[in-house]
Amino acid sequence: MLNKTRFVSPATEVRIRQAIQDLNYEPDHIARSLRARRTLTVGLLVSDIANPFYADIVRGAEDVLSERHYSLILCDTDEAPERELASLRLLRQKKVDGLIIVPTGANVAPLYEANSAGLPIVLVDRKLPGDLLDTVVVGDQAGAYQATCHLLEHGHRRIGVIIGKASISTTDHRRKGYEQALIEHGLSPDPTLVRDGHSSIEGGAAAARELLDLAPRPTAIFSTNNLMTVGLFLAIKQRRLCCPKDIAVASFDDMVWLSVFSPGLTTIAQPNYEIGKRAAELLWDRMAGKQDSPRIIVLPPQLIVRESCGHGLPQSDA
Amino acid sequence: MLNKTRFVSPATEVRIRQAIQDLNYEPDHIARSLRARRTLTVGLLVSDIANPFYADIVRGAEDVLSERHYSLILCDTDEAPERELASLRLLRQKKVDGLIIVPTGANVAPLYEANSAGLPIVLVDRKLPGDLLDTVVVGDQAGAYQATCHLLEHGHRRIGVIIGKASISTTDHRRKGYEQALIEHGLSPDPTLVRDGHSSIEGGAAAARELLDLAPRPTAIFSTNNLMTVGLFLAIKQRRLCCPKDIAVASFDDMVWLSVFSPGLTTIAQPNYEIGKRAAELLWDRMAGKQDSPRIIVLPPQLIVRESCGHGLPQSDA
DNA sequence: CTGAAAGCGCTTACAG
DNA sequence: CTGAAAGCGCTTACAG
Repeated sequence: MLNKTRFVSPATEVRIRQAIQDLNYEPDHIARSLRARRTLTVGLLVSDIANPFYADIVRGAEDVLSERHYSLILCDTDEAPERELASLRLLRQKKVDGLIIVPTGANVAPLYEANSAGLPIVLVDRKLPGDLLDTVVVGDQAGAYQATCHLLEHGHRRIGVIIGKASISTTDHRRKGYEQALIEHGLSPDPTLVRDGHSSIEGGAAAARELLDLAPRPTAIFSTNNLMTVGLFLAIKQRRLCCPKDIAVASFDDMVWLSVFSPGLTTIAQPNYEIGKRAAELLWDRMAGKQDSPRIIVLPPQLIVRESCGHGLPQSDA
Repeated sequence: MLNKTRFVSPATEVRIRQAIQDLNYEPDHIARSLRARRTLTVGLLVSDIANPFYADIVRGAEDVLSERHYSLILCDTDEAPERELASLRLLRQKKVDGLIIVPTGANVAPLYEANSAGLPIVLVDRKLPGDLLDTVVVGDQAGAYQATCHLLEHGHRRIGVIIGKASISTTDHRRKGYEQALIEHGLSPDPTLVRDGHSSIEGGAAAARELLDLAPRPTAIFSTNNLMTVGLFLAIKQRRLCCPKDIAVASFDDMVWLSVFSPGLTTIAQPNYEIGKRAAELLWDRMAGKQDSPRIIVLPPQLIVRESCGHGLPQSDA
C-alpha cells in the first residue's frame, strides 16, 4: 500500500509510517519478487572476475544498475561451456530480470532460447553468430589493425602474433586486423608466425616461446590480450631477451599499473568500464520492455603508444 | 517431493521425472526461498571490484560457494559508509543467507545488530573493534614490519611511509609494523615521514610528492597498498626520479603483472584468493548453524624480494 | 507410504 | 477511496 499505487489519506499514512518505525518493519524482497514476478536482480556471467578487464566491466555495470536499485549476481565461467550452461540455468531459476554475459561461444542456442522465453540478455566483449541479442563490443579488428600498423611503421616485417581461444569472436577479429595490416603493407601473412595462446598466461608464454625460438626470430610480437601479454613477457625474460631492444611488443588491453612500469607497454586500450556501463543501459531498456531489433554497439579501441615497440627496428639498435 | 525428503515409489518417480521432462519443468527458486526461508544466496560487499586485490578475494569466495550451490550478490561500497549501510539493508531485505564484507569501519553497530538478528557475517581484510565476528585478515603488522626491515637492512634510515585511510584496521597495523621495525633498529619514528595516501592512486601520488619534495629526501618509501603504489610511481615519474637508483620502494600487495615489468617491485604479497576462500568456508560453517565463538584467522603475508629496493642505499649508487 | 491443505509475505485485482 | 481476499510457486507439517 506504500508503493504509491493509489491515494492514501495523510492520516493513515502517518499511522502506517509510525507502525513501520515501531516495528522496525523491512519489506521482504523475496515475497515481493514472488508476487510481483520481478526480482530487481540481474545476472552477470564473466569468464573470470580476477581478470582486471572483466572486473572493470562488472564495475561499470554495477554502477548503473545499483543506482537503479538492481542487484547483481556474479558468476565466473572460466570459459567452460558447462559452467556457463549451469549458471544460465540457475540464474533463470532464480528469476533474474536480465542477464549480462561474456559468452563462451559454445552455448548459442540456450542463450537464444532463454531470450525468446522472455529473459532480456546483453552480450558483452564477444559477438554471437546471428547478432540476435543486444551486444557491446570493441572494434577488435580495427584495434588489431592499428597495433600491427604501428609495428609495421616502425619497420617491422616479421611480426609474430599470439591469438586467443578459437570460438571467441575477438580472436577472429583481432587476427583479421593483424592480417589486414600486413596485406595492406604488401606482406602476405605467414601461418608460422601465428600461435595460439589460449587466452591465458601459460598459453601465452608457450606461444611466445615458440615464436621467440623461431629462426630467424620475429622482430616484433603482437599479443592479443592482457593475460597472454604477461605470458609473453615471462617468455622474454626466460629467454633472457629484452623488450624493446631484442623484441618489440604491441599488446591488447591496458591497466593503470602498466603506465608506471617499464617497458611502457604500447597497447590497444579498451574502454572496459564503458563496456559494462553501456551493457547495463541496454539491458535496462530491455527490462523496461523495449522491443526494437537487437542493438550492436561497437566501442572504439585506442592505441596507447609507449615504448615497447622501440623507436625503430629493435635489432638495428643493437 | 523430489527433495529427497522421504521415500517415493519407483513407479511414481519415473512418472514424475517424465512429466518434468515433458513440461520442461524448472523449479522456481523464489517460491522455494520464500517457503524454505533460505535463498542459497550470499552477499559480498567489497570496496571496489575493479581493485585486483578485492577481485581475487571475490574469486576465492565464488569458487567455494558456487561449488556448494550458493550464488553471490556483489556490491561495491567505494569505502562510503552510507553505501555500505544501504547495501547491508538491501541484502537483508533480499534475505541473503550470509554476508562476506570488507567493512568500511564506520558501521560497526549495524553489522553486529544484523549478526545478532541471525545473519551470519564474516569480515574480510579488516578487523572490527571487539572481534565479535568471524574474520579473515592478513598479518598486516608483520608484513609491514618485514618490508621495513628489508629497507633498513639495505641501509636506509630515512624511510617515508604512505599510509591508508584512517578507520581501516589495516592502516593502523601496517603503520605499527613500520614503526616497530624502526624502533627495533634504534630509530625513532619521524611524523613528517608518514603521509596519508587515502588508500587511493591520487592520494598516494599526492602523499608521495610531499615525501619526495622533503629536504633531505627520504632514501626509501614504503607504500602500504597497491593503489597508493601506483600513485607513488606516478609521482616518481613526475619528479623525474628513478627507482631504485634515486629512491627505493617497498610495497604492499602483489600481482602477476608486477613480476614481468621493471622495476621488479619488492612487496608484501597477500594470499588474496585464499582470503576469499577461507572467508567462504567460515561463512559456510556459520550458515550450517555452527555456534562457537568468533574465529579470527590471520593469514601470513609474504615478502617478495625483487629489485625496487636496490642492492644498497640508492644514492650511493649514483 | 502418500495425498491434500496450509502458509511463507507480499501485490494485485476485486468488492464495497 | 479503502478493506479484505486471492494467489505467486513452492515446502512443510498433517491426516489418512
